[in-house]
Amino acid sequence: MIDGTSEDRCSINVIHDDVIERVAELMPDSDKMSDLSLLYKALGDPTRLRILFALDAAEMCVCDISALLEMTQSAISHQLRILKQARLVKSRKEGKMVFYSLSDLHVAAIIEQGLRHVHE
Amino acid sequence: MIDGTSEDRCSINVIHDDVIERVAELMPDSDKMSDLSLLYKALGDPTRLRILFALDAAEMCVCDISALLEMTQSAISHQLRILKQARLVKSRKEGKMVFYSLSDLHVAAIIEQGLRHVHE
DNA sequence: TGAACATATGAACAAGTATTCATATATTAT
DNA sequence: ATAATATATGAATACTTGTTCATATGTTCA
Repeated sequence: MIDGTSEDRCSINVIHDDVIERVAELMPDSDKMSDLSLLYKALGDPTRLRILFALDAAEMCVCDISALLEMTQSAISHQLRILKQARLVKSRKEGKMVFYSLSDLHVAAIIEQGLRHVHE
Repeated sequence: MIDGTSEDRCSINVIHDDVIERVAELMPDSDKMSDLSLLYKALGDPTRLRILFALDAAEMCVCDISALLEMTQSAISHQLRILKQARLVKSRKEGKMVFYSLSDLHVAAIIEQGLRHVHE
């Protein structure tokens, strides 16, 4: 009952070759999948989410965010770097201070959709 | 220049007390934030995303998913448990096999929105 | 220039995580 | 009951990650 297409990962054999073949074609590119997981990874931390919600309410400098979340400036700065790499926030320099804000409305939409999911 | 409301987290002092106060009131509950981060954490892994995309295309048993993703049954099973705890997938037992599927259309919507974000 | 200060960053450490391996559980068929 | 097999799970391990601490960078003001 073994045919050439079945991978031998499962102890014995693949059960539904037809399903696997059909789904395999629909699967998005593996690179896209990694990119997407990076986005969600960036969202998957309470501190970063709190920062994003704060920035959704107002543009803020690093020191203000530290004060608001009652965390060290260093911790916030590290997290902002991650958020920026994930293109979730952008920054604007004004004198000594750096003001952060959400990079676009799309980010707010993503977060709000997540919240709706949790509310069920 | 120190007033009672300013936390001393920043090296010296809070810059914009008014902003902080206003944003503080708008911040969602800290528990909700943790719940939401758990959701995103569950989405923040390439393997789990691939599983979710596969299940978006068709209900599948564990063995089929292992074959499709070319990973061990054990690894898939562990990840399915995490996805189930996050209420992203549901399962249905049929004889020896367990079939998994997305728990609702909302999950598919979340993933597709994420993909759209990556596509910019 | 030098002091003060807002932010960024590298190293270190503790805590969390994905996979593997071995094995347990549960179902079906003989 | 026993064998076969689909899935689940606990322990171990390698890897990742969030925070802290110390310090560097860059800006303003005297």
